[in-house]
Amino acid sequence: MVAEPLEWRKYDDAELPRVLEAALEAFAKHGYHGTSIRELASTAGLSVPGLYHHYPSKQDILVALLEDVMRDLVQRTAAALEEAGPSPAARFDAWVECLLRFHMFRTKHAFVTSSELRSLEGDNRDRIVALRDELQGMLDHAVEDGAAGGTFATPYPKAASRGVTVLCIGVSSWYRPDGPLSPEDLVHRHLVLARGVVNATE
Amino acid sequence: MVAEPLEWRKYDDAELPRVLEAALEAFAKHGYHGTSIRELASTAGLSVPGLYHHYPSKQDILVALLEDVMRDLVQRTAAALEEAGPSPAARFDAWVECLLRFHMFRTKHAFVTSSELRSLEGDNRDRIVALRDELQGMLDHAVEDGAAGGTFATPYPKAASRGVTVLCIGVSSWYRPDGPLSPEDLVHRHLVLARGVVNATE
Amino acid sequence: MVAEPLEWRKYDDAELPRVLEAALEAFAKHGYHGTSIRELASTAGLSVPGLYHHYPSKQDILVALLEDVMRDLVQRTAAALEEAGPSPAARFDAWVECLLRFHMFRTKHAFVTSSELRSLEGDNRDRIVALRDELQGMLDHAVEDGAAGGTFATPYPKAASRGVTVLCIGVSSWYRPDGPLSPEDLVHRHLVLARGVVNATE
Amino acid sequence: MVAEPLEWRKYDDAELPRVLEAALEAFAKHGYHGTSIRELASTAGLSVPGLYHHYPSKQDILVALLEDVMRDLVQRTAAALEEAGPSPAARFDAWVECLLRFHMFRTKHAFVTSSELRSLEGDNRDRIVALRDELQGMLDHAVEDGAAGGTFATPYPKAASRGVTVLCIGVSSWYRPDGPLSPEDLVHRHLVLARGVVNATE
DNA sequence: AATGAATGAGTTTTCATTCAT
DNA sequence: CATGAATGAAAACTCATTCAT
Repeated sequence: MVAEPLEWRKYDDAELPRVLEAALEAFAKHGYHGTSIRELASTAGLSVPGLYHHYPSKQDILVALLEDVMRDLVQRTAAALEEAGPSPAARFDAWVECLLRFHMFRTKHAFVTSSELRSLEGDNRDRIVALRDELQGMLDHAVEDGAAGGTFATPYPKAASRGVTVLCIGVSSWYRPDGPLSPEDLVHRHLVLARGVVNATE
Repeated sequence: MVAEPLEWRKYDDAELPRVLEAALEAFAKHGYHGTSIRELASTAGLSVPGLYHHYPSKQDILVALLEDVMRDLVQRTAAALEEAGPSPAARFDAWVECLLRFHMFRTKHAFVTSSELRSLEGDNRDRIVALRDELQGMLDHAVEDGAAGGTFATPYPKAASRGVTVLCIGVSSWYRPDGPLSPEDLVHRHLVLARGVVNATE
Repeated sequence: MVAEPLEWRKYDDAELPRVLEAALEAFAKHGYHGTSIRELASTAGLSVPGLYHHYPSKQDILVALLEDVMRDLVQRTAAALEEAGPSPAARFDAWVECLLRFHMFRTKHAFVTSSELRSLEGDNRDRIVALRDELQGMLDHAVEDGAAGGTFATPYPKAASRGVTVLCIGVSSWYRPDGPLSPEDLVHRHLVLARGVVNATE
Repeated sequence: MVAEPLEWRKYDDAELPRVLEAALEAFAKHGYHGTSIRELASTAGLSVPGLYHHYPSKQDILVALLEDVMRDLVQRTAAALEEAGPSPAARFDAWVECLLRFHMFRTKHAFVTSSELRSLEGDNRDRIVALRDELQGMLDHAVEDGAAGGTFATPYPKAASRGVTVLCIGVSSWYRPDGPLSPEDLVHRHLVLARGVVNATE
């Protein structure tokens, strides 16, 4: 019996529990510290103690949200790389497309995950950062392999890798699903730009 | 009498009034809503009423900070473009270098300016966003002109322009002054990457 | 058919229903107001609604506990006096020994009963206080009778009676079953002290 | 220059700061956990944040109160013993009279100090208990010395010493300043009873 | 009796802000 | 400018209690 491969390109509407969905909305709009537990509860359609029945503290809500989001992204990326096979170029494209789509269809998730890292207390922060670094490592490997093997022309694989990441992340700051570009076009164009980054020479 | 041209490459240590410097530090670490006026006052070495002597409210401190930062960046960029002259390629390079340096030497300023936009009340937000858009417009023009005139090969000038911006902004998320790369090297490498973005074709 | 005489010297381990035993423990440690119904339930090995199945409210648990404790003490004292017969000296000794043993083996019961009187609402308090006064009255009579009849030398029977009571109560503040003195020794010593109180003259 | 000797017999009306006076009243009536900070503030004639301006937490109010009370009692007792000189009998009488007066004129202080020990968190409790033990130690020494030197007849100096203490403490449970006995009479009578305790033999 | 979900009213504490000195 | 005292409003969180299953 074979495990179902994850459909990493598919984004449905609500994949988050009600409370986390409310937290996502609120944290994106006003930030963690700018959001009150009352606001959270009423957005989730609960009373305040009702909310505390599900999560023991505001901080735990933030942790659950960020962990959910990061786990989803890591799993999608792993599936994309799996599908891509061993070639650095294919892996590069898969990684970029995966992160692009995530930042197109999970704009708020991505924003909150990066903007509220600082609001994590204790070692919660470290766990989330480790997941982020793991993700970045996947791209780094592909770029370094590709640069070493001649697939990519860049003389600065490390800087290029980071540049590609921020390129993908950046779309979340302006992409709107009702914009003029279709998702497929947008992915295509940014793949071109990203390949430009890892192939740029002096 | 001629106006002194602004030295847009030069970044001194403290160009901000004491209170705003404290606000910068605190807002970067805990966010606007996560920072109390008492914390602000004590970081600034003032008493609470002393702080209110300088600014009428917490919100006004945020506004003053973001305006200061944005005005500085706009002026530097204007100076850089002035110095670059009319050629799209030179203007592109100047803009990129200017934004890069800003995000290297004013990391916290940049981070707070973008992360706390949402904490601005009333029309304060609009004023700051307008400045940001004005800045982006300067690059858009250069890229569009360069694309139209054949200087840049990109078929997607708008997307490329945005990509270049996030490329510059992105360095602030990892650049450290004590890192292995000299500022000059880092600027150089990212200019290469940025040119890769506006020259990428299918 | 004759009623079984109560063995007023015998103290078994658990004579309280599970919930009251838990309440005793918790009220002794944190007080009535410092104890939550959740804590009570979990100490009793019940769910919260399970606890409410047994008692209609937190206040009712306190009432049931204090009534149980006071009823037990009154019955033991009555049995002791019964056994002692009519002589004031014997009645005095019986009363003292009975209250002493109670405060040695029911330390927590005694402490909670006096410390949480104030937490009783409505006329619950009056009922418990009446029982306490009834108890004190039994000793008062013995001392007054003994003083009048020359058995006790004290010129201040009322004050002496009260003094004897607090002497007995006082052992609960430091007696530990694993201490160096056997219960019998301790009873003996305090009987000596108590007799000292009712025989002291100027 | 000679230090003013403390008038350990003199009890004025209000020797406590306003907030602690309010806390005393409230803790005596409803206990620490049964008293809300709102109640405390309004009894003290302050707003809630006004109260927090003076004390950083509810717990700190309790600590300040108990420390104030215990320090006062320890100082009075030390002064009484000082005045009494070296004779065990005189020291015994002084100690007893001092503790008696304290429990007559500081009834609530004494009650709260013993009933709310359990509400002290961390090592606050230990500090207060140490003061209490220090006090008890002063009497223990006098009784042991007196028993060794033949001043007191008791064969159980330790138990007697404890008995005397609870005798003094006990008056606080029923003494009322408007009662039938004058303070001087009451002190006199209880000195007689206390001497009875340390002179009782089999 | 347990479980799980829920709640109005309360808790302690902190907030931004003010004002007299 | 600092100090110290003050406050209405709101923060996060907990309370005793209920009810459907």
